[in-house]
Amino acid sequence: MYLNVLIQLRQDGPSTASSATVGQLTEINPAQVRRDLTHFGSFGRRGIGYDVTTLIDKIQQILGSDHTHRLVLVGAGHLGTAIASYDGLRRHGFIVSAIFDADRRKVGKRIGDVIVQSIDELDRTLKDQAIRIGIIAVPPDAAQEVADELAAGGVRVMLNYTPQVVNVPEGVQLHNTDPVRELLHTLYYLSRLEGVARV
Amino acid sequence: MYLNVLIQLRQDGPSTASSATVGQLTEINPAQVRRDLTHFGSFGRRGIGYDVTTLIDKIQQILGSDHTHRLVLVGAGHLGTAIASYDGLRRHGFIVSAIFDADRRKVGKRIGDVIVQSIDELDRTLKDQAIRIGIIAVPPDAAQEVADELAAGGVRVMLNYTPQVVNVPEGVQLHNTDPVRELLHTLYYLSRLEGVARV
DNA sequence: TAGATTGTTAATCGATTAACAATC
DNA sequence: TAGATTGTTAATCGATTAACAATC
Repeated sequence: MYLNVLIQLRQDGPSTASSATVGQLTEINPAQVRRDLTHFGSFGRRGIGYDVTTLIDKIQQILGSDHTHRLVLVGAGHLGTAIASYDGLRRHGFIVSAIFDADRRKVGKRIGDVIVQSIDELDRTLKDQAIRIGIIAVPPDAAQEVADELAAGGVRVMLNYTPQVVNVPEGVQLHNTDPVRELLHTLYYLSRLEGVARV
Repeated sequence: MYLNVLIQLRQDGPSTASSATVGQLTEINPAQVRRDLTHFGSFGRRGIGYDVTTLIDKIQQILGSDHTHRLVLVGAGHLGTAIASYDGLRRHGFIVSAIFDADRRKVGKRIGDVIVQSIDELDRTLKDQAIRIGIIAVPPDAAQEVADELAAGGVRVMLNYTPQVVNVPEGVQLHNTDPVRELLHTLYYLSRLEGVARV
């Protein structure tokens, strides 16, 4: 969130930002902003605030997005295509190294600079290249199988874009991003809004 | 999360689940599971556990996904197409009522049961139909403009799929789901993992 | 009756925030 | 010097969890 806001500020704002400014844009308490940042170091100047560019650099260092990271994408459907062609990935140093799909008709298709490969080649690719990040954008049924193959191939961090509950071995980080979960969350707020309106 | 896990349990598990079972699958402390549920009512039976089907019903009532909800989708690119054709939406009672895009070439295209309309018709559509949920899947530059139009048209809950920081009027719920944010989050864990490995 | 498991209390733990000295 | 704003302490607040009586 901070990175997003700061990149925005760099474009059109002054070169310096206070915790109050950042707090307003992120809807986070200014004291919280300062505390979050000081957890990693002392980046501001008393009486002045934070230099936007410097702070962006620092946060990128902390996150590790100051250098590039290759990843594999499994699933070349609509979602996979959206992820692969998403410009923001490259802007933050992510390189889609290879794309795999089980569907023969999708193999050979070009997405951005990458040609979709058969899922059968996933194993070998992971052995040849040391890739640590994998994105799962396959039908829910196949999610666990893909996760197993990725883990076996040395992938340490997975982003699961299916609603399927996936089990991974210890030492592997799994992050779930289910679009429906987000919508259901949304819906809960909507119910409450309308509930309030009805009363 | 609970809903996901319970739907999974309904498929292949026994008809009853304890807070320990749910806790294991969600990696949430059993006491937390019980506390979360009792916040909305008393759904379990001492000595027995929770009836899976009943609990699913209750959670769907709480979330509001026990009846259908129409939504509009703005943006018919890869991401929009992925969202619109995602089966899970319908399964949870979401109906993609209309899809809009600014790109003339996409207007008239069919995604699922819906024909993509020109963004110029968004205003009228929102006036004609009382739609409360909007999904923003457009290029970042256009996000704010779309949000403004949605808000003006009576949309109360928005899901923003762009990395753009979007401002909405009071009373409108905005949820951000930036895929890059998720990846950067992931990256932080990866840096830490590798940092530990290096030491 | 014995074992299992909930709902809930009480204790713990951690996160948030107000406040302020330090300092630009 | 006066105003602004950080970094950090101390106080507050809320979330998590252990423990257990209630009860199936």
